[in-house]
Amino acid sequence: MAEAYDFRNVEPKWRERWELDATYRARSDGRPKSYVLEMLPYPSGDLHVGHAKNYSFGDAIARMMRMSGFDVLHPMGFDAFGLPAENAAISRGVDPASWTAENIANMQRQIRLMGTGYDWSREFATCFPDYYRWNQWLFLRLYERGLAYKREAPVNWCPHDKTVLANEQVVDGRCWRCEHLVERRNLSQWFLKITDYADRLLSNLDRLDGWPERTKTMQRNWIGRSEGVRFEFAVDGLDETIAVFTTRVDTAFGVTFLAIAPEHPVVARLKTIVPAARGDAVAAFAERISAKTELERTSLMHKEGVFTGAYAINPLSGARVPIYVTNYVVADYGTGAVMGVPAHDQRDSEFAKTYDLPVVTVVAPLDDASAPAGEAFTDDGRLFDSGKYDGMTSVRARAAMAADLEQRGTGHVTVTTRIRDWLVSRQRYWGTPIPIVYCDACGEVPVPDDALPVLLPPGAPLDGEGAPLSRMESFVNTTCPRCGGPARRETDTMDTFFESSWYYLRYLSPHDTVAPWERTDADTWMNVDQYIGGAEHTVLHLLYARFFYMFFHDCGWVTGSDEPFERLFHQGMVLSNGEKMSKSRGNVVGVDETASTYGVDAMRLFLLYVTPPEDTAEWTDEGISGRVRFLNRVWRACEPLFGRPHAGNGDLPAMSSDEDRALVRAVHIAAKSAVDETSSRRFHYNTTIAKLDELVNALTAAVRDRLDSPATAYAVHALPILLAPFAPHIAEELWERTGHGTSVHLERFLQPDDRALAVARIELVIQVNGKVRARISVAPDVTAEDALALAMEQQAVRSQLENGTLRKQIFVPGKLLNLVVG
RNA sequence: GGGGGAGUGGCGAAACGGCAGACGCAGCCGCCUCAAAAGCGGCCGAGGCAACUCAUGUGGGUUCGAGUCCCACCUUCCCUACCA
Repeated sequence: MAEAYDFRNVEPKWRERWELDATYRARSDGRPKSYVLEMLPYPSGDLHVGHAKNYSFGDAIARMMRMSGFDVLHPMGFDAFGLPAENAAISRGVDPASWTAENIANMQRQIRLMGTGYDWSREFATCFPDYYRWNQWLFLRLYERGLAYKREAPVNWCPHDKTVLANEQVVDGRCWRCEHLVERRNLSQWFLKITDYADRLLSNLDRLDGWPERTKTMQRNWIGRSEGVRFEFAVDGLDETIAVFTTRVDTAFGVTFLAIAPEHPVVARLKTIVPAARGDAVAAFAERISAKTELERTSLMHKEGVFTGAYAINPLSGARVPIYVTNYVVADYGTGAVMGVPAHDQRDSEFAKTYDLPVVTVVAPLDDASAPAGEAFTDDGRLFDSGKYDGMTSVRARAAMAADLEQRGTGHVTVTTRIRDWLVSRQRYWGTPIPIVYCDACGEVPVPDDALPVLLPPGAPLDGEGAPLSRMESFVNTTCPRCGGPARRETDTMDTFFESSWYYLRYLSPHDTVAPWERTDADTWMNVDQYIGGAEHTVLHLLYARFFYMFFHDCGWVTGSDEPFERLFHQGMVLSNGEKMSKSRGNVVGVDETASTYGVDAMRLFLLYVTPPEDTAEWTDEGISGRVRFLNRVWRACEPLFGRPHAGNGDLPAMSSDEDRALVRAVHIAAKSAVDETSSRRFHYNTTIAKLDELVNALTAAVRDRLDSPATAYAVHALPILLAPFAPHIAEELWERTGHGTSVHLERFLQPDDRALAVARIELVIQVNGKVRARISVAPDVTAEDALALAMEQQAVRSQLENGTLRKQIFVPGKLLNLVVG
């Protein structure tokens, strides 16, 4: 009775060996490099098979690259600052540092359990001072260049997490993490000037050929660049102007009101020139709207407003129009004021209808097109009732009006972006302290480089009340680095997206104590050749990281491209019972349980096999059972040849039968699939594993029927190499059992050989008018003439030809012959 | 409202514009077994006795030939949104 494949002993054995031998360490040995990176994980709880899919996939790519002759950098670390640790501290009184350390230890164990080939010598966690001191160092460099600044601004405040949030972190008006409704508050906060890079963040996208189109589109939409004209309305009876931004200056003669945001600074000034009662009504309205949450303000809101009592003068038409404070104009986009054109803007139209404001049409459709009844005509057209611009098309009028405004000094062509500066302050404990000191004499003073890191002090009061660091006198009180006098430390910490915006560089010089990374190391390893991570990071992390890298590039700290990620791949998630896995649903399939029940290789194979990597997969126990069967078949097929001398130099074996040729061909078909899927960056290893299924099916028959054939031995010796990227443990065991003393993972992958892939006879498809009527067996290089002659011998073809005469023939060599009959 | 995907057997899925459904799961039949499991072998879109016909969400189009390309629509998923 054959010995069954004993994954329970084989798998741990090899994991220990790889660790001992540092099998997966990057060598820097002069071979071409490949940097394969999976997004830095947060160390939370236990890994489930969704995580496992991500690691199996990234690992397969790294292994394929390594076996293709590349010096592969495949590192792993931990994004270890953040709220879960702090919340655990608040609710259970545990220390965030030890809570995080325990989670990291468990996660390391599970990632190793999966047999992943990481270079652990480069590992770090972002919560350790030797990492976050470089956060502070980078913050100071941004500060020096005016890219980090503090200002008072209306910000997103999460009442549950008790901290501010960046715009990107507000999802549907709710906190991206805890999903509580976000409020607006005016607070003084640290920002990073990502808007300075908006144009480049946008235009570089065109060069990112290795990025998914949808990801680039989403970033474009987020940056939200729009070109238009900014010009000023004078307030009647006040030495004040209100600037508006519009992409449709051609509709300016249709302006019948001015709409401004409740937070617009001019609101207070207007109060001085209108009756007190009106001013109070405006103030009350503004206060009511401002207090609403982001969600209440933006979703399905009815357009409301109140007349301020003041009027503004349209600089183009000279018209005097009423100024309204409205809820549909947002303060922090454009100028916070909008010219109201009910005839040609749908929102203005709705507002005008509610408040009975006049509708003045000034653009006529160019053709028969017109807006549906009751809706504004928002397309370009031809102008009328627009003074000297009458008769111009919208396009010409925009240029002419912009030029006139510019000449008069009341307006200019400009670009507005939707993206805001990145708010990086957090009123929380478990993060990088912002290295700034406030001195009564010197003001805002940066902490000098040689005083870094500003250590996160242990023992902060973690009870959910207020910013923890601000309540630690021992932390707050310090001396001014400039004058030596008493000073107070900044008590905000950094958004954790700060550290994940540059971590891929730290892997290159992980133990460096004089710089976050060495430029020579960056020259060696950057860019990241293949970046792998979830699509949920499309806007947040991937935009911030690109911004940082452009900054580093401008500083000369990295050379070459100013984009860090050459190619990007979003892997799909794993569902269980049709739903996303979560503890509350009780449908989590854990890595530990799965590994001990089925084995790691079976789990990895299933996750790569069940769907293409970018698709959402559904976990099934039946599915993984199929992969367990596959591995047992592999083992049984190879076992009879254990101990026999291996095939040697890799030449093709002697093949004395069609079965032998088919078997060797199956080996090379599988090899070709793996190589093609990797080099094309399609990574559909599900099809490669299907080819391995076919190979093992053929091999099972060969071992039964032709055990002594050289082709059978050849296939058995090729199989571990083909399996290595996908099922690393069994591959290594088979490699050893078939007489090798080295690691299969450092071998060269099998190169597909055209001689092995060639076939003696092919089936040529014979079509009549595009429908298959016969299949004939011919030599692969059969000529059109010979094929036609053979086709004519087919009864099914001849009977079709009786219906008419042969008008044309399409011959695709090696594939088909299509006879067009009419 | 704007943007981007996706619709193929009972299920997951394959398919450089060229044999639709590879491979796997489930199911059915056989061999093996006292029996079961495992394993091995076979069948497995629909209709028809058959030659054949019909089948990749729906309807058009391009082509010798369309799951694949183009247009419109339906369904569905994701992202985004008073952005002026």
